Formats: sequence, C-alpha cells, structure tokens
Amino acid sequence: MPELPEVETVRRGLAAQVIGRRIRSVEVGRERTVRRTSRQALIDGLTGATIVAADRRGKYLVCPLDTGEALMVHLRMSGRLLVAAAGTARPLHTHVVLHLAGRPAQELWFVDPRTFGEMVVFDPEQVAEQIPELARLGPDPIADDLTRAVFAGLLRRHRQLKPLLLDQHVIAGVGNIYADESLHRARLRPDRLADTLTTREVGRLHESVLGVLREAVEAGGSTLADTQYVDIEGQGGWFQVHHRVYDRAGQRCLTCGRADIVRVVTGGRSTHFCPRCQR
DNA sequence: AAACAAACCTGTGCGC
DNA sequence: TGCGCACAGGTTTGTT
Repeated sequence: MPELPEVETVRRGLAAQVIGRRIRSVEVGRERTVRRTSRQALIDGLTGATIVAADRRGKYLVCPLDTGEALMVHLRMSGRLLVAAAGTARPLHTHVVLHLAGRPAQELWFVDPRTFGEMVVFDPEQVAEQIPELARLGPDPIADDLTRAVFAGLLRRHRQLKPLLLDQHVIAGVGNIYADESLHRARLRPDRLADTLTTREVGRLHESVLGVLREAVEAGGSTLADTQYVDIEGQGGWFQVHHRVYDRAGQRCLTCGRADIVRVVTGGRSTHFCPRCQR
C-alpha cells in the first residue's frame, strides 16, 4: 500500500508527535512482525530508549534511538502506524504496541492485517549486514538531490520503464501508483525500453517523477476506496483525486479525452496507461 | 541481464 | 444470502 508519499506523511507525523519521547514498555503480539530478529530483540532494543529522530529512505522508516541503535519500520502492503491515547481499544491486527512515557499518555501501534510489514532494531553502523536491502537502495527522489544527469544514468539500461521505476535499487520510493502516474505525465508507455528514450523524454520523465511525488507528499499521499492507508492520526490523504490513470481501466483518459485507459500486467503488477497519450 | 511466476498473508468486491 | 475467484499500495526468491 504505502509508497514514498504515504511513508513520508507517516514520517512527518512521527517527527511531530513521537520524537523526544521515551518508550516505557513494548508489547509484541505476532512474532512474524519482528521475524528479522525476534520478539525479545525488539523489546530489549526499545524498552527505555528515546526516539531522537524520524528519517526515511524510500519506503523504509528509520528512527534513531538514544541508545545508538535505530528502529526500522517497513509498512509493506497493509501496515499502519497509529498514535492513540493510552488504553484506547486497539484495532484488529495490532501486532506491536509501544507505550510512550510522559504526557499525554499515548501508545504507538503497528497494525498490519497482511503481516508483510516488519519492525526491527538494528545497529546503523552495521546496516549492510543487518538490513542489506536498505543499504542497497537507489537514490530517493525527495530526500536526495536526484539530478537529471544522475537520473539519465539510471535509465541507461535495456529494461522496460515500469519495472525499472519499481526497482528500489534503481530509485527508492516509487511504487505502483506513482510509477503509473509518472509515466502518464511523461507521456511514455510503461513498456518502453529505457535505453530508447530521447534526451527530451528523459527530461520529461525526470520532471514527472519528481513532480508527482512532490505533489503527492503535499496532498498527504493517496487513500483509496478501501481507506487502508491513513497517517498516524488516522487521517487519509487526498492525492487520489488527482490520479489520471491508476485504477481507471476502461474509463476515459482525463488528459486527451479521446481514448480509454487500459490495464495490462507488467512485471507481475497491474499497469494503467493511455494508449493514445503515451508512447 | 531481464522477464516472469510464485511466495509470503488477510480482506474485500464481484459475478453467479 | 452464500460461495468462489480475482485482486490489492511490496519485496524476495527461484526459474526461464
């Protein structure tokens, strides 16, 4: 579910509400959520620690602690972080609860129906050994200065654009919604081979990826009909009202008005595009 | 090297 | 109303 804009929105919520707070105690329900290490490792790593920052790399949330270690949270498909008043009834599938010290008396919940998400306390000095995929992420279009020259270099490969944009080792943070929206804005077909783009087309795609992500962050991300994604206060985003192709198969293209959006499967993922606008 | 399928889980929406 | 199937914002692994 959550892509860069949604994770960034969660990060901002953590920065506003959780930074500086000490974790008094920790409850772990489902051990699967902490499968990279163990229930006890998360409890030991977090109990008594204070969260000193809230960072993000692609779709990975990284919260440094005053112990020198850091908490990594990945929401995957259905994970949510929620701040709630202490003692509030927890939703179904609440797998981890952090009891925050101080006032107001609050808890930070990790809720995740599909259990693909995870939480782990790791040593930032040993990130390459402990969370190898985090160490190998490509540049983050929002957190890093992803210049056009660097971007052009990433496209010098004989690969279809859609799977290339989804590859977190190439660019970190773009997921299925924003890949489709970026390609539409750039007027490029998802199956175009990256190494066939003209300089002008590379420029369009660069601007589109950065623009779509920035605007989506401004809008607090996309909350679809199932309202799965919400920020840490339980509020949805509104970028979904700006979607031009995602989940619009069979509907009129909002850009040209003269063709219907089609859905194909590329790289095992639903892909939506306008066969007339995008070449 | 790159494309594809399957796997990890639970929930929801749709056609019959 | 109930049942079965398709599909879902992510990522990894194994196979062509």
